[in-house]
Amino acid sequence: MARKESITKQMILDVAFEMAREEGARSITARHVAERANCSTQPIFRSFLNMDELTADVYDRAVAFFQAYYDEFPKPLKAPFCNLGMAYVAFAREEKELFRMLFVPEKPRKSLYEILNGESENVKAEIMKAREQGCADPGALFMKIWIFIHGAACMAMTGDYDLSDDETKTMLENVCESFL
Amino acid sequence: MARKESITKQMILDVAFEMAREEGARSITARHVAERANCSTQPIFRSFLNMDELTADVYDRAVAFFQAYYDEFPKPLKAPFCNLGMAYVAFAREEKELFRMLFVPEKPRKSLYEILNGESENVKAEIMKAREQGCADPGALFMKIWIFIHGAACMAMTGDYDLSDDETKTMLENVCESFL
DNA sequence: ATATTAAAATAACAAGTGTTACAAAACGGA
DNA sequence: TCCGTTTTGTAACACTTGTTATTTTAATAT
Repeated sequence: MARKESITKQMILDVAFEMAREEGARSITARHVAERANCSTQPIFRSFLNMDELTADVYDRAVAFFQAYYDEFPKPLKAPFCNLGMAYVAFAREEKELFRMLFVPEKPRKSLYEILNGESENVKAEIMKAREQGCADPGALFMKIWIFIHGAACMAMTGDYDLSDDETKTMLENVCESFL
Repeated sequence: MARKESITKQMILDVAFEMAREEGARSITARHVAERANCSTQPIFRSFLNMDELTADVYDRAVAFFQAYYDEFPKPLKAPFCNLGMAYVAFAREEKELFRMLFVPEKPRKSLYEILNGESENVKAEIMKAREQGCADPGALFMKIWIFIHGAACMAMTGDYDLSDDETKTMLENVCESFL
């Protein structure tokens, strides 16, 4: 009957996500995406209503990417929140643009907590762990630890943080200890 | 001899700074600045080589603005770094766009430390204070406190922080205590 | 093979950007 | 008043953006 599609929605989303990852969300423009997908701008607008819709899908994909990153991150530490913290800081260091998009957005999307906790309820699991270890007020501990971790990660994103992973680990455990 | 100038470099800088303060650095465009200054784009390019130069001057002005903000901020707390922290978090809350420009920049300009310490050497003064109060390693204390404060401020900027000033004060003193 | 028909390419429009060429205006000395 | 000089305004250029109209291309049912 008709011609077969050669540029799928998936391909466009892949390209746009990779661009956001490398060059930041602002680099997602119709012509740039088209160029990297080796096509004209038409296939984009066949698959997406407009560029906002594509950008929103890239954002959702970044959320999933972070959650997968966290799930696969090694979790050797016993102190509560420290594994989460290590993963968060490493993500900020390795995926600066995605980190900015998700956690320091110019226009508010999902809250930090919402992304962080995700579907596997990571935060709740850590709070349970704290309670099991005899922490009287895990909520307060979480807040303080989390503020600390977010600070380290934001510095990592902008290049104002130069501790190694090992040093970060030591510091995190240290800080967690202090807060208990 | 010649016509008198009616739109000064100062006026343009004032307008551009106010725009950056209210709407963010990205809102500084030739036509927008001109509109808010009630003139054409010509006076801008008479006073500034190009828009980059204007933007750079706005940035410098934001640095000075922050330093004045800090200098004038009340400093009732005895614990080291806490006054600095209160001012920093309040600045992030009240001047979200300026905070972003200065402390979470997309392209690196001055380092956090450089802006923070400024000409009056605020950080050094706090480190002295810590030493006087018997802190063995003020450098380490500063780093940890500062990461914490930066985290709170970044959350305040994005709206992910909802503690009052009083609660912040209590928490900061609390955290400082923990770290000592 | 050819006709059908969706997909993709081309090309255009409108809006917004920095920047510059040129024309109009206004100030101050003669 | 009028001339010269400088400032300002107007208008344009070149470019980038999103988006859409139109043409071309190619797969497949007949």
